[in-house]
Amino acid sequence: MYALVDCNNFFVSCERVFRPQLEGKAVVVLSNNDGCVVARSNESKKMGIRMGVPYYQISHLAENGSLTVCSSNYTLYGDMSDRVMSILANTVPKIEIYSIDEAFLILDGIRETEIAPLCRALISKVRKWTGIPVSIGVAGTKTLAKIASHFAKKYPGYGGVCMIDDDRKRQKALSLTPIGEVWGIGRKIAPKLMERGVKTAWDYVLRPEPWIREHYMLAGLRTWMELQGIVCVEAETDAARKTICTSRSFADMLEDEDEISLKVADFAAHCAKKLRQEKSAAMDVTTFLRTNRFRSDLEQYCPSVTVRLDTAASNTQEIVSAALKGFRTIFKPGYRYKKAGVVVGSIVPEDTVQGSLFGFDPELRSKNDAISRIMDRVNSLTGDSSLLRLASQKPGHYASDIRSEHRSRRFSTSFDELMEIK
DNA sequence: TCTGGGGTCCTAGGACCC
DNA sequence: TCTGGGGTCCTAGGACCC
Repeated sequence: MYALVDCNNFFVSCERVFRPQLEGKAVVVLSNNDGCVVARSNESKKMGIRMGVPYYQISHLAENGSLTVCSSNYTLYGDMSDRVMSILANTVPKIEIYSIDEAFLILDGIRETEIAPLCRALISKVRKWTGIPVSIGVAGTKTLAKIASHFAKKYPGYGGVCMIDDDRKRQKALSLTPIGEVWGIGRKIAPKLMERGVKTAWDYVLRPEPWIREHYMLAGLRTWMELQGIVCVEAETDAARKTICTSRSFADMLEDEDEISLKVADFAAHCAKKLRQEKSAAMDVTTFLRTNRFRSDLEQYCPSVTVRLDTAASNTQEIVSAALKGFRTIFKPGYRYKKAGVVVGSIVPEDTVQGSLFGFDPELRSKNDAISRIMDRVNSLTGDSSLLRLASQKPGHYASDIRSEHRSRRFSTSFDELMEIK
């Protein structure tokens, strides 16, 4: 059996831990730049606020006092997530962390009669130790466990735990689940299924296999089998990530090449730092630019370019230099840019990096690597992640000028800020 | 006026090889 | 005028997830 542990309204719940007065109130958390809604409390869901709506469309609710708004504070959410996950990991033999607010528990070797009590105990432990409310769905496949967790969340009668452990419950749950809510059936496919008369997960299961195969291919077939209780979504491996991306929208549109290049350099430096943290190195450095896709009155330009390194690298100098080289080839004056980013790809473990035959200077490489290591150490000791940086990077952090007018404090990761709670 | 960020996997089609 | 067959690898784009 699998259990999906899902934090309820996670970002909102994190904010509430440190501002209990928000309990029972309509709250939303906004994306970077206070752009759009990325998390909602139950109360704000009931007000009809949809996921992803731009903030300016609901700002009147904040102004008239019926809605509390928080800017996102990913340092806080990441730290709270770590705390929740470590409780889970210390309670059952095996977990797979699926996202910042979800984890699967692999319940192999646990007797079925023990599962429900174990889940209930887990819910109260997480609540007590972190303040975060969670729901748990249990079933024979991950796709069914996801569905079970929706029920656990939606109906208080379950006390936070819903199990789909026999065929009757499975049929009932699937009949009550709109097809678009099934894990793996997304925005594009769901309307097509509806057109073909598949309204619920149960309708989908009843279609014959060749029909599924013909219309929805491999992914659709996997979901179809998982819904019948046949495990197809295999165990997560701890394989290293394949790409690392750092990108931001700008609070205002930018036109100046030098100004944007400072941002690109900083995005690249951040990618390089993440590579080093994961003890890996990348061969490809992709730089991309975007104009404002919502401004149909402005000319659009969304270029990207990949610079392939001779030898996989993780030092800041080489990654930044490649990103800027790419940037110079795609930047065109006259456009108003709204977003830029850097993606590093073709990632390999740092100890398997092979020097190329030509144009590779091992001495220069080891100097560059040493300088990056020193930057990491000094920056982490001082707590200022951009104290030591390349001249091509922006003074201050790249995120420093994003709009964030409702930000909570770093209560869980900064001692000084914690001490300010009275 | 104002619209997020970071990932994975799959497929089709082209390049290339013999 | 008439121009094969089969395989692999890579990449871009689209779909999905949170």
